[in-house]
Amino acid sequence: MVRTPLTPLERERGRFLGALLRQARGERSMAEIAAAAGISAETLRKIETGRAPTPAFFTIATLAATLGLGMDEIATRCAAVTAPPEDSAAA
Amino acid sequence: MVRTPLTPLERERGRFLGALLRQARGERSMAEIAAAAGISAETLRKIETGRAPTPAFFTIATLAATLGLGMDEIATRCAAVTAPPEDSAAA
DNA sequence: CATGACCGTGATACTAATACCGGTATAAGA
DNA sequence: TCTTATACCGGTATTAGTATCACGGTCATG
Repeated sequence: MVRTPLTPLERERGRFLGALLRQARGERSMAEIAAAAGISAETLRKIETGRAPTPAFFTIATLAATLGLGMDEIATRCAAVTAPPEDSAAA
Repeated sequence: MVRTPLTPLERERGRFLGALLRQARGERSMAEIAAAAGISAETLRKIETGRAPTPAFFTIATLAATLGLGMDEIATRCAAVTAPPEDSAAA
């Protein structure tokens, strides 16, 4: 295997990331945000719906800047999705 | 055109990002950091040398966590590479 | 010199991100 | 109803990230 296919957990993390971005977008349209971030609306839609679960670093960076989100917060919250279920997963 | 090829500026930004990560790695070996971050040493090398100019968001996230770097700082410093030359760059 | 560890590069394989197209569904407005 | 705007979806095209293999160079050690 030369390139590990995305695991279900990674896809779930991608959906979580998308939900995060969608929430931050709020009422604004996809086209507006995509244009401001310099990406296509289709790409933004794929990221938001989790169909592009591992987008490029700079794509998220420019989106975060447009949406007013912090990269560290995004990374932390998404890391929680793949975090080992120590004992407080559900709670 | 279906997928915009990376511009020279984007590649330069990738090299800058790589230099940033390499500096943060310091004395530690590539293999050590790559293993800790859960990626292959070759991939880390490509990122550090700028041969993978737009790595995945989560790849950088896990690397930043391993190296003790802040995502916002990385994004900000890399954005400066592609930032519009306000007044003193081009000439 | 031989060996091993680390780094670098090239080639190769395969999956995924990005972008565009056409179609569809829904809601708002004329 | 018709039109418009927005968003979702499938397909397609192309580039790029990720991983492995192979080879070469450097340095330290024997």
